[in-house]
Amino acid sequence: MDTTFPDIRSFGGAAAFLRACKPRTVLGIFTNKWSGLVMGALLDGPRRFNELRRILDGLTQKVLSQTLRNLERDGLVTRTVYPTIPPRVEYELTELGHSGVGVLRAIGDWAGEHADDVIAARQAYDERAREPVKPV
Amino acid sequence: MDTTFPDIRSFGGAAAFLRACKPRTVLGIFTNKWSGLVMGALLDGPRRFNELRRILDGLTQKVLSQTLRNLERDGLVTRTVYPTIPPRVEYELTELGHSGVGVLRAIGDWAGEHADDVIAARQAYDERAREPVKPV
DNA sequence: CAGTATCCATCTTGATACTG
DNA sequence: CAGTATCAAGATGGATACTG
Repeated sequence: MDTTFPDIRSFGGAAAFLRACKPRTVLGIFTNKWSGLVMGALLDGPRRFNELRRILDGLTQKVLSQTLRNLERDGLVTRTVYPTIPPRVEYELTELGHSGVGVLRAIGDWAGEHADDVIAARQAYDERAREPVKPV
Repeated sequence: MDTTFPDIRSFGGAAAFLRACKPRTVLGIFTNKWSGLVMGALLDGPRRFNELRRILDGLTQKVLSQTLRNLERDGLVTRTVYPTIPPRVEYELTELGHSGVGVLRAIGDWAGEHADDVIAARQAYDERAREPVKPV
């Protein structure tokens, strides 16, 4: 059986693992609150800044700006400036970005399939915590 | 082509999406810093608390305790107390937990395959940012 | 052994205002 | 239009000490 998933022991502990493991440095892409949503909004093609703001209603300019800059820095999104007046900037998923969406989709699929299980488990746990200990 | 991944528009904006989308409430499992590592440490079978501490060297008791409690609450891990002296507590992945590891593996695989691309993109981006050095 | 309690550092998110 | 700057708040992570 395959038991190598995180394989922390070969790194000498979790702390060392976090430091040494290159893939781990990349995980921020998927743990970020907005990255996935922004990438999803780019699936249909290039989008302008305020276009994204409208689609993703609820993000402040700052957060959208930050998210896009991080995605650009990680090579998941390209930023193209057209030197017109007024300025026109388009964001578009790269190949790498599209492949990343695949992972996002896998996460989303699991969440969709099992959300009810998890929510039920949470309710059961919270109710157990409120009740006194049942005698055996 | 499938373009329905986050499908934010059908929710009326990202803010509403985050509130209404049940799967989204479950994503914390994968965005947590330690959950994946702890679940990985449970792949080989049940583990005791301090056993996990040794495997995951670097976690404090508090963080391990918190992580395990969250995993238990979400139904991914069971906690079994043996009323011996000294106390013996064992943690074990549930079926749901094992299926969650599958997602973690997908994330890890992508990260492993593309970490170098992302790291290279970051370096390129950071170097571009340093170029236009203007004298003060 | 298996935790809790406390206190603090940091990181992320966000509201608001301003700019080329 | 497409951003940046500033400040504040909250979540998260962690070091240390104590307990049944």
